Amino acid sequence: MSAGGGRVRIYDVASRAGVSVATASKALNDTGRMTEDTRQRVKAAATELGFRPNAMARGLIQKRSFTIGLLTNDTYGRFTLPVMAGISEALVDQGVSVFLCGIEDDPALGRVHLDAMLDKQVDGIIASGKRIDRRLPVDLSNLPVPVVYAFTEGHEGSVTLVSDDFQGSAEAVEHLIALGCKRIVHVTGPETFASVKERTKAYRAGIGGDGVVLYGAWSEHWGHEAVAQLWQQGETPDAIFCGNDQIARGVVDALRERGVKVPADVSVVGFDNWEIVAGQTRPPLTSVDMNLKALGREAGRLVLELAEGKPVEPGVRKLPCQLVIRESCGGNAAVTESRGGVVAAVD
Amino acid sequence: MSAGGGRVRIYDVASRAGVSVATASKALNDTGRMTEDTRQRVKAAATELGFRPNAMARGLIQKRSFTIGLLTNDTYGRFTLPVMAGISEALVDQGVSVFLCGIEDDPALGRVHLDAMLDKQVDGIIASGKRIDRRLPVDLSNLPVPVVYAFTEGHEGSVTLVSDDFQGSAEAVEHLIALGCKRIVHVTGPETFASVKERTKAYRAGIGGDGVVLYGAWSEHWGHEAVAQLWQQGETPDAIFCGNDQIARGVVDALRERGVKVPADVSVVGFDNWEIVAGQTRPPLTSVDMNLKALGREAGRLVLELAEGKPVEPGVRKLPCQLVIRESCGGNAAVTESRGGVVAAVD
DNA sequence: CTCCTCTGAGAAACCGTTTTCTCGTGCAGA
DNA sequence: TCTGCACGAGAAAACGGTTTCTCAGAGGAG
Repeated sequence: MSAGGGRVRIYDVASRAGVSVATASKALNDTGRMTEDTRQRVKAAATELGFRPNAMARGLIQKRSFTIGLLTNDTYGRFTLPVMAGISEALVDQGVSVFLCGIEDDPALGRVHLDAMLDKQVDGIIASGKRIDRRLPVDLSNLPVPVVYAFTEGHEGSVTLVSDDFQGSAEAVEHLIALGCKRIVHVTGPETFASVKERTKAYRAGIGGDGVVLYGAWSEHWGHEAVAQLWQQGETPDAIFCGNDQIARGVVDALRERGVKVPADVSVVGFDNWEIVAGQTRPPLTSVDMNLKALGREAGRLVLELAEGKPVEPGVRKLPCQLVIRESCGGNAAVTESRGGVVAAVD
Repeated sequence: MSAGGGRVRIYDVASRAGVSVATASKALNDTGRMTEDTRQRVKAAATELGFRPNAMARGLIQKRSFTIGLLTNDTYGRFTLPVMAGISEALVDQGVSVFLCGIEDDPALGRVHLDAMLDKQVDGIIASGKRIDRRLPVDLSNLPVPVVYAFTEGHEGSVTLVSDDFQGSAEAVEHLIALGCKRIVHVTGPETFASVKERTKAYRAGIGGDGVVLYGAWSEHWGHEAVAQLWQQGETPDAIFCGNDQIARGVVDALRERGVKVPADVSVVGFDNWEIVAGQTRPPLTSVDMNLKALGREAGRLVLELAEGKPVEPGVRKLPCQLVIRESCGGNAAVTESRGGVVAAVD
């Protein structure tokens, strides 16, 4: 059936149903006044013909394109992809499609993409990045369409969504404490990152003291090195809370190479729950998931509300993280599906 | 300047330049006949006002949306992201934007996204996937717009782009042979994958015999296991060509744990050149890059040509892979930047 | 029986461009 | 001087829908 695709116009539907275009339009959109019989006749004709309204024509008059733009500088996609998936999920059944624009860190490229999207009359823009305390290299503060920031820093008075690093880290540390760990250290990324500061703060609050915090790169290599430092100084923790999964993987590998058993001797927690890293580590990593997909869903929902003129309170919203239990902490980690792991009980 | 964004219409430009809309349109598009002076006056007015034409109005009449859709089931984005980057790169300066639609493996979801894109009058569609010998769960064979397949199986008579697994694998094996390796084995993924068959064929052609081929999962775990099998059977190769980087990483880790030196005792080559795996392995992996970004660029270029009505010869096109040298093979691998590595001289 | 209101449906304007026609003018050729 | 043509520019028709307006007729109230 309906093999044609986009060829049939509302005019065809109208004439088949024996009504005017005006009536046809109203019938299909469930607006206007007419006999229920007429409405059904039009709808039937539309289905038979496989009619699909031309979104450009409709958008032109309605001043809505049912399109939003996602601007990101996270070329790698590690953060953007889950966000994108969430956005798409939230919008697809509203008939909204998403333009994905990867602008490295190039202001000119950003401008080009932005202009292209504005020309296409996007209903809104979601800005996303790879770092919560950095802005995209393009100014989005005086646009004719609403903007929502997801996982990147927004402008004054904007709507911004980030994950709650403090809460996520707190849960991780609490989990370790609940398992009986007494000497927990924190191996994390560069001190300049806001997320590093936030996670460190939660770590300190959790253990109720200064603890031991080692700053370094976001790499497996640094994980190795940190373990070397710790064992060299004779400080042997019984748990290591890591700033991300790559560091955690380096830590776990280094421990194994030293003959230290994970989780028997030392428990390890990662951050990001990046399946490809957390899942492939031996043993698989317990890790904090930032729920980026949920964050994307929320961003999609919000930008749509703004586009529809509904009021949305500006400000930064922190969305909760979730601890995903695998095997690197021992304790009650009974089950371990290869994907996703087990979500920690919240209470 | 031009703070408004999308508000100023061609009508405003025309009246400021003291001409009719018709003339304004022709002036801006460098069509029609008029004094050079008039043309410049209109252009000047447009710049001053920051005029940007409404793409919907333009598209409505021109029957072009300057928009294409990317349909993929590669949720993870490992393959799709580089392809996407290439497409975007090829199209952005033509003013074309890209809809990204992630349809898991859900036919219904695929249909919804596809319809949404067609409604929006996309000029063409690029289908992409995570496997070269599988189709997307949605039929794209009788669409009113051109379709190009990139890294996924296309329909009869379609334009399809894939990477040249044979050539890439051949280069890898040649590289090992050139380094003096005599006993090369191949540890790869499930035999059912077309790419596995192709890479195996190239491996056998390269060593001029049946060789040793171990099939398994695409995982680090399988890399470990394969090494265990090889060393248990007393067969100790001096080189291992792996079906992907994850397997290679498992292999390298397993070798290290056995005290076998890489690359001194055994050379290892991966496939995919997935930075996050290949770069973090110790030592960093020499690996075959499928040039997915170039593949994306080509896909973008082709779909645009088709959209413009230019003839494009149907069929499967294989794009060359590239061997990226890092440290896991020794030999002439002198330099090793952390990112990208060194491209093998093609000779 | 008349007047008013309410209902169903169509005519026409509109969205912001592009494109095709049409038309007046000036200049060259006869 | 008259004809024709090229040229510059504007009027108007598209594109494919939505929305506002208008209107004829039915039915109820007085």
